[in-house]
This record gives sequence, structure tokens and C-alpha cells, in this order.
Amino acid sequence: MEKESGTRKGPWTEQEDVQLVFYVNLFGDRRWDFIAKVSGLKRTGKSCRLRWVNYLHPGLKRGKMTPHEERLVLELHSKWGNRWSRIARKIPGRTDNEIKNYWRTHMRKKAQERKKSTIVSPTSSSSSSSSSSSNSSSPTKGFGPTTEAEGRSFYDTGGVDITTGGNKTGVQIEESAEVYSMDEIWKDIELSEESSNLTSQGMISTPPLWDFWAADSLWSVDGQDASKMDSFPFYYNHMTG
DNA sequence: AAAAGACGCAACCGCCTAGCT
DNA sequence: TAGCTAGGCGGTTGCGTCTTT
Repeated sequence: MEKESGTRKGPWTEQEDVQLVFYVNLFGDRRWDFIAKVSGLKRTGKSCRLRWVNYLHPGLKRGKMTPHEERLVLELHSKWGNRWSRIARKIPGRTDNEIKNYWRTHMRKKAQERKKSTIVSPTSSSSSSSSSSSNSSSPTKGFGPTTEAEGRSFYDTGGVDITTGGNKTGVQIEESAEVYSMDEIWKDIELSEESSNLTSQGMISTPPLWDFWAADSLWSVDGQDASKMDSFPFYYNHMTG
């Protein structure tokens, strides 16, 4: 419900997308407020940016996460915690939002599995059942699926921000993350995904293209490199099919 | 075939930070 | 140096789609 002078909200239309892409190509992907204004879109700069970053950006990969990407997410999350954008930068073609969503889903599944397994056999699989609480004594955030009951969102958060004082207890950061996270996670993943033998098929390869994209500036578009953005037809095809 | 529940994704909100005046 | 603004980020929510009963 936007007021006449207000901004539009809700899902973007194809028309809006085309318009946004056009203006981003024109002015680069920096001045979002400006773009929002000149484009005539009744959207905030923020909204435009988000739409671009999460959907319209030419470097975006769509579809399911590859096993390789999943691994990366887990690995990086164990290092950095919920630093989604930071993680996303290491996984070309994936947005922070996507990774965040993936993680959330992932953790929800895990939480459910764990709940089930503890209900069925509270003493079973020794470490895993204790794992969710293994970190709870620490004021730092545990890696495992914290529950809403703990007052934080349930998928919050793995690793510790090394750069900040997340590590208030002085616990060794990387190790504390490792204590539970990677072992547990890998185990779970193997169990749940072995069946689809994704990991054993050498699917670890990121498309070479992505090495290029990643290494090059496109993923970290900095506005200045507008020449690379002349792939407008791509966006258009991408959007219109 | 219909209803209910689960899942996945897109988008918004609010806070924080960096840059500018 | 303080205040302001835009951009960036993480958390959360809403809704459409898919799956199960």
C-alpha cells in the first residue's frame, strides 16, 4: 500500500527490473539513491540495491548450491559466523541473502534431525547429541543450531568474528569452532548426502568461468568498471527468458 | 482431489559505519 | 569535531510452491 508520494514495496515487476538494470548500466551500481530517483522507480535506493545485488546482478548463479559451495559455506561459517556478505564474497555467484537462506534451511533441518535423534535415543551418537549444548557454557555463540529459546535466532551463529571481540572468553577461536562444527557437520552432510553421492563425483569443480568472474572485478563491481557492464542483453535475456 | 504443513526464496526492517559537509 | 546521509549488513517476515496426508 504505497501512498502517492511514498515508495513502492513488494515484489518487483519485470518492467521495474528492466528499468533498474538500464539505469545501473548507465550510472553504475553505487549511487542507489540517485538511481532510484532518476529511474523513476518508486523504490528506495536500498530496495534498488537489494534487487540488483540479489537478483539482477549478472554474476549471479541460480539454482541449487553445489556440494562444493555447501562445503565452502560450512567451512567459512565455522570461521566467521554469520558474516554472510563476507562468506558470499568467497563464493562467487552467490549472494549473502542466498547463503543466509541456505544456512537457515540447513540449520533448521539439522535442528529437526537432532531433535528427532535425541528423542529416539537420547544417549545415542554420543557427541552429536551433546554437541548442541557443548558450546552453551560459553557466552560466545555456539556453532550448533541454537534454539530460539536461547533468545537468539536459531541459526545464529557459528564462528566468531576474529576481527572483533566476539571471542570474549579468550577461547581459541578457530579451535572452538572446530570442536563441534566441522566434524559434526561433515558427518551429517555425508550421511545425508552420501546417498546422492554428490561428493564422490568430483563435482567439486566450480565452473572455470567463475574463477574468472571471481578474480575479476565483476563480482565486486565497483562502479568504475562500467565497461564490463555492457552485457545488458544478458540481463534482459536472463529476465525475460 | 483437497487440505495442511513444510520449504525456499525474495524482500523489508533496523542498526551500524564510512564518507562528506 | 559533530551532524547528516547513503550504503552495507544481518535478522526477520511474508508468500508462493511443493510435498505429504
